[in-house]
Amino acid sequence: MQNGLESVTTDEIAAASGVSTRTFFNYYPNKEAAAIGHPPDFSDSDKDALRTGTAPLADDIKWLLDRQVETLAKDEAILRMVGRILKCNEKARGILDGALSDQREDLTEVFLSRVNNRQTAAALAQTATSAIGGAIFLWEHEDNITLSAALDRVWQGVIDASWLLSGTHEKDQLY
Amino acid sequence: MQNGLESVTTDEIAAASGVSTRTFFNYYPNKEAAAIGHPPDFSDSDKDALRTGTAPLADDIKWLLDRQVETLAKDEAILRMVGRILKCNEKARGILDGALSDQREDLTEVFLSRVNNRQTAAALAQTATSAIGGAIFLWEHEDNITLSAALDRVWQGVIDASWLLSGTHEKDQLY
DNA sequence: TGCAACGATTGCAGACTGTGCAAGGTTTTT
DNA sequence: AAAAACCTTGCACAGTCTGCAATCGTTGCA
Repeated sequence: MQNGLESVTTDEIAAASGVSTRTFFNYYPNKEAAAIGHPPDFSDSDKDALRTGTAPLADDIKWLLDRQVETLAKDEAILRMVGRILKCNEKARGILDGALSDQREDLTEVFLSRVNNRQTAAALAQTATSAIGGAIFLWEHEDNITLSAALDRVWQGVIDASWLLSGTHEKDQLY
Repeated sequence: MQNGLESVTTDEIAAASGVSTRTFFNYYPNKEAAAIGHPPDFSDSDKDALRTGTAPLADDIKWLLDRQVETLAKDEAILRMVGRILKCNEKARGILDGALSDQREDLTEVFLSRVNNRQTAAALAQTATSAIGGAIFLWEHEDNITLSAALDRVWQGVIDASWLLSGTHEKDQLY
């Protein structure tokens, strides 16, 4: 069972759900979308908090990510299953990618309340959303690490990278 | 013709290519992969240049991206077509996403020659690859802008975002 | 109560993607 | 020339997903 999804037919899924195959496709556009579901959106209140926050931007973003990861951590089993599906199902990856793109656009608009340049906001949104993906990846591949701890590690990498890219102090390069 | 790919069958593609449908699937794993092809890898020499570069990291990365975008710009027609396919074909998106993930991992190893922390390298690779995606997006949506100019705009956003995230000077936040 | 409208569910036929297998043909090697 | 390797093809088949039309239960209203 390399995939787990390819080894199950829609007929079987529908039967197990107690509906006809035709009805299954009335509910879900396709098998993969049904399997991975929709990733949780950033909550409106969290986005508002980010919009109106006054702490340094990095701290407010980290807080948003912590909240999001907290939500994700509630369903570790699902997260792990979805991860396994994504690893070997290209269509599923594309569907998720589309959903995450929407979230990133959404987040870009939020950031526009904090910075006045759209490209900057887009870069921040990209960094933020991919940090979550990176945390999940690390959590999946490292033993005995919580999702939250994984995010901390990833985020520190993001901050260090920003430090290097903003290039304010070449001295760090020296060792 | 909303998609252009869904309105064409593999039978037609194979026939137009002068081979049987069965042979078509010997060459390509599926229709979408055949349509979008494999994105150009970073060239080995460019990666070497990045590994051994001595300029500030941001400058070396920008140079790599410029080179890559230069390559992409050679086939603007293809780029535009692929973009149209990706917009409405989830499976194609997933396939490309997989290929880009591989490139990102590849780039992460390269960055490990410049920074000693894997998470930092991963964040840099993520930033770099997504800047290319962002540039293509901007180029597709803005009239009268070259790919190279789009990258410049996107990259400036990345640098500004890094500036904000590294948080070395809260003064900028003040206005 | 009767009936009409509505949405949800279903079966069925069919188009399409992709794979396994075996047959046939061509090229290369010995 | 014989053998080996390789490429192409046809065929059968499993599986996904859609369009269409029929059915059924519920609700609202006369």
